[in-house]
Amino acid sequence: MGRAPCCDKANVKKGPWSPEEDATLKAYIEKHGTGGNWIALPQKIGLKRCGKSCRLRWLNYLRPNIKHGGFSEEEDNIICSLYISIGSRWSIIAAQLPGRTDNDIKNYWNTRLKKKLLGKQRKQQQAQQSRRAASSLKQEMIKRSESAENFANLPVGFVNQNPYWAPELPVAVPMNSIDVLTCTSAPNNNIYAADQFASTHYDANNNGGGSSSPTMFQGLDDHNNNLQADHHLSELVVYGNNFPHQHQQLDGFYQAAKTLNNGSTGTSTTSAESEISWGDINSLVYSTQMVSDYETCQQRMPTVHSVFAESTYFGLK
DNA sequence: AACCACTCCAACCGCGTGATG
DNA sequence: GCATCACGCGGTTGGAGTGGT
Repeated sequence: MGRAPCCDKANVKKGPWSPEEDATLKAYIEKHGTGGNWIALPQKIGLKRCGKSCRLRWLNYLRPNIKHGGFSEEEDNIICSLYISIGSRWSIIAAQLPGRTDNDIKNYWNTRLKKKLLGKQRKQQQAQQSRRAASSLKQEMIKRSESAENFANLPVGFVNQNPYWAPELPVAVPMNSIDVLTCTSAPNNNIYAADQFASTHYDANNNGGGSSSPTMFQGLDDHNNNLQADHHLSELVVYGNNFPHQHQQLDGFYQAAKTLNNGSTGTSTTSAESEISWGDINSLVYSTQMVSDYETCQQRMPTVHSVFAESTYFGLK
């Protein structure tokens, strides 16, 4: 049996709201409130609208103090920061932006911010590929010249499974119920990408290799094969509150975000910072399962606001 | 002027969840 | 425990607006 419809669809009007309908709904709610029952409300006031439609119209358009369009740069930064932290939880993001609705922010992200960020990502990826091609031969020479002692000091898994990346140690921190993969600026300022880490530390039995927990890379094979870049963004979580010692490592990420939000914002960008791109950030991905329990997430990141505050601290402003 | 492609955003849809009986 | 209902959320759609040819 399918779900029962919320209203008699044959007798409800759909499409754009007329000024008369707006006035009727607004006047009633301002005088009486919603009465806690949106489904019954349209009948009470003689509107041939679905209760859900009334609710949406009120929340997204008629409600007092709603702001439309004209997102400021600061709001851009907040949205980007929170999206990176918690994904497409638009209602939570909207709660941090007074006067903005989740629908507005969602539209703004999908039509503008995402393109803006991904456009910059592509540019930087192209630049990065050029640099990598130019330096690959040099790296190969360096690698071959390294002594056996140097490799002996590295974790066994990296040396055995991924010699190319071995000299550039990742930081991958299992966090009990929520596993978070974070990035670090290695001593040589290279970013270790989750794609590369996952490719050598994930297997079909979900047994993460190296020191990672068993659930750490669940679903990453799907990620590698199927997901698009913007989906990668949605799956990215960065934490900070619970691991203060990671701040320096997170700084690399936030510097990247800052660079992308506004290349000219903040302090001058060093050559090392310019190495970081959304390509790297995109690939710092883990399964959505890892953050499916938002309550748990909140326990580890006590409030969303604190995440933003930390983002601000790391230079997004 | 006419056509087309693209962007933007209001509104819709279906699902998950919690409340209630 | 189960069924039903309403709410809230995120994803998607459709049409108006805009710019290019």
